[in-house]
Amino acid sequence: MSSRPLRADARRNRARILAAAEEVFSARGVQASTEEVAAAAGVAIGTVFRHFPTKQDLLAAILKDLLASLAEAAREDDLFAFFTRVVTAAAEKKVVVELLGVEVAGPIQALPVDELLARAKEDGAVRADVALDEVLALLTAASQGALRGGWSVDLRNRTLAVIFAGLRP
Amino acid sequence: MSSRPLRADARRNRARILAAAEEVFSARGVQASTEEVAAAAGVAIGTVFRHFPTKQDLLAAILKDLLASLAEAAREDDLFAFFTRVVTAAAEKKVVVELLGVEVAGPIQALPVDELLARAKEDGAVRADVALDEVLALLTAASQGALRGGWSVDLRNRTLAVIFAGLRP
Amino acid sequence: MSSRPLRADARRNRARILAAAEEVFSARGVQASTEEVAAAAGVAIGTVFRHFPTKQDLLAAILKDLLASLAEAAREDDLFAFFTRVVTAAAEKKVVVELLGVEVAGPIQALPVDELLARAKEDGAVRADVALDEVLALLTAASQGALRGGWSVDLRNRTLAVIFAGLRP
Amino acid sequence: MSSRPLRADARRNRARILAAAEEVFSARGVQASTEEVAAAAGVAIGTVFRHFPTKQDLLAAILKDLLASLAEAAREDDLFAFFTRVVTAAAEKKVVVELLGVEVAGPIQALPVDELLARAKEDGAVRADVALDEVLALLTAASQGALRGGWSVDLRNRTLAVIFAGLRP
DNA sequence: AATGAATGAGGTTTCATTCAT
DNA sequence: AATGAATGAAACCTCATTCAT
Repeated sequence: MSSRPLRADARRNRARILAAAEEVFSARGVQASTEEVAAAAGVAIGTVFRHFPTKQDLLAAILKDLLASLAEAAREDDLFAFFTRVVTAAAEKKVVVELLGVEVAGPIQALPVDELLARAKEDGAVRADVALDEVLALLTAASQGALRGGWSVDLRNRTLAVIFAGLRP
Repeated sequence: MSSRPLRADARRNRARILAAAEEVFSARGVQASTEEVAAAAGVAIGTVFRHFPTKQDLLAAILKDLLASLAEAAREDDLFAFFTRVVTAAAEKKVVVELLGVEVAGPIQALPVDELLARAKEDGAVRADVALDEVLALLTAASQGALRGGWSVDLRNRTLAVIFAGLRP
Repeated sequence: MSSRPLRADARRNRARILAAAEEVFSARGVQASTEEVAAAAGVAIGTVFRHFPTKQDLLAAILKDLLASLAEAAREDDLFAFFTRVVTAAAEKKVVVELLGVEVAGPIQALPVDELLARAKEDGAVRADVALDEVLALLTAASQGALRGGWSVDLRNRTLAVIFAGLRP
Repeated sequence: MSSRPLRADARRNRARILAAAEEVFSARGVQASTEEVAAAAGVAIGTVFRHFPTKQDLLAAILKDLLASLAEAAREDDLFAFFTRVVTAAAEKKVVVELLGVEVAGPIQALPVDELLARAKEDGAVRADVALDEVLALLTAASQGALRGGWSVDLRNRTLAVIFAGLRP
């Protein structure tokens, strides 16, 4: 409701909490406790809940942040580069993956994959009959797989190479 | 130490618990409570813990069971059919996916994918330079994706088609 | 659901918890913490919640108990004696009153006031045009008042005397 | 120490907070949060605590206000009319009742019931041997009962009629 | 071997109150 | 004087695990 800009110290704390939460949840999974996040952020537990009334809210905010930074990066990527970037990020941050899963396909739609796909088709890098949802599905799958499977860099590259080969004309 | 053979009723209980656990965890995810499993099995909670000293142990046993039945099925499958079968099973059973992730790459090794891959290469269905770990990685990824992304049957088929295309010569 | 009789130790604990809860809530009001009740009963907090899944449930059980013992007593009372007894009990036990309030008139219906009223009318002790709900209302009011107002024994007697005078032919 | 007169805006705020608090606590009971009161008053939480250092203080101020307005009304009432007025107000405003209880008999003394009682005796409307504390006790009781018991208007009238009958010569 | 009651650490959330801005 | 962010002590409740019966 409040659309008034946050006070400086509040904004600072919000950012610290978000950063701490990303770190904690990335390292230990979403089942890490909110208390732990508060400790990592150096604030009291109540402060976390003032900013994010629910653990859900906190998780959603993190995801939004991460997707935004990925979307930002997408501007200079082609589809395959972007794909690799997302999967790499996923492998490093448990949260991304866990949240992409939880929110079921919704949030990843926020990424500008459609444009990248269109461009890739124009450039002849991807078959014309490949649909957007397939690409998103592959992206989700590879992201999940990279984290859960604990892929090495080498394995990740080879695995993505297979997927990319499957997308090419 | 003593691996004395179980009493008949104990063996029966073990099986009932395992079946109930598979059902419960598949339907509601690994965070379902052990008590719920006990109720579904029609035994008391203590009995569950006598057979599986830890929730972890119970989950591991389920996974082992499920993988065994998949391996059994593999005998009559070719690589692609098997791949599809695993992904389908994963999408239907939360546990499989959640556990494939947790146990990080270990359990899936139990599947006889190497033989299927070798045969597929002989038949010219898969490129010679595709390594086993790539296939397992793709299998994990697709399984995770199918559940977390909530793929429809149609989407699953199209997504797998891309992966298979990437594997072909 | 379980209609199986409780194990002996469980029944013992249930009774201890109930007794402790009555004492604690009577002394400190319903806002006393469940943890405090557990401590007073000499059990762990989990035990309280096993028997009474919700604080509400615990409070309801207490009320039921108290009303039952009052109803038991009613057998040998006439209406005015019973009235006095209830008000006296209320003044001594915060819970009764607080709960009579919360559950809004419902539970008090459980008391066999109708029979006492009928008998009182027959005996000519109460006017024929007095309705049951008025008597219950007066009973509730006097109970609440006795507790909240901290009536002395003398004041209680005089106050009830006025009410009884109002009920007489 | 300094009882320096309040600044104009401060006096205005005090009044707004009091009005908001009355509304909020009357509607939702004393367990409504102070923050809610602040929001209803359109001030920040800190302002509430500057004017009323404690939630207790705020509640006391409300009660004082309400009793004052009831006392004001008493000028034109006879005892029975006043009695009815108080009970009606109590039934509509959770606070009154909740606070009459908490402050145990104290605040209600602020009402000019003694004069009304004296006049009623002179007029022969009330027995000469009825004492002030009995009337206050009945008033408290009926007020508590009306709210906690959820009396309808009809029931309230009949119940008060019994009490009044008990007071008459 | 089975039962199921008991344990108790830990999780999320609320809210009166304080204090820097 | 006002603001509103921060505090932190509870509160209620869950659940894996233990252990007396």
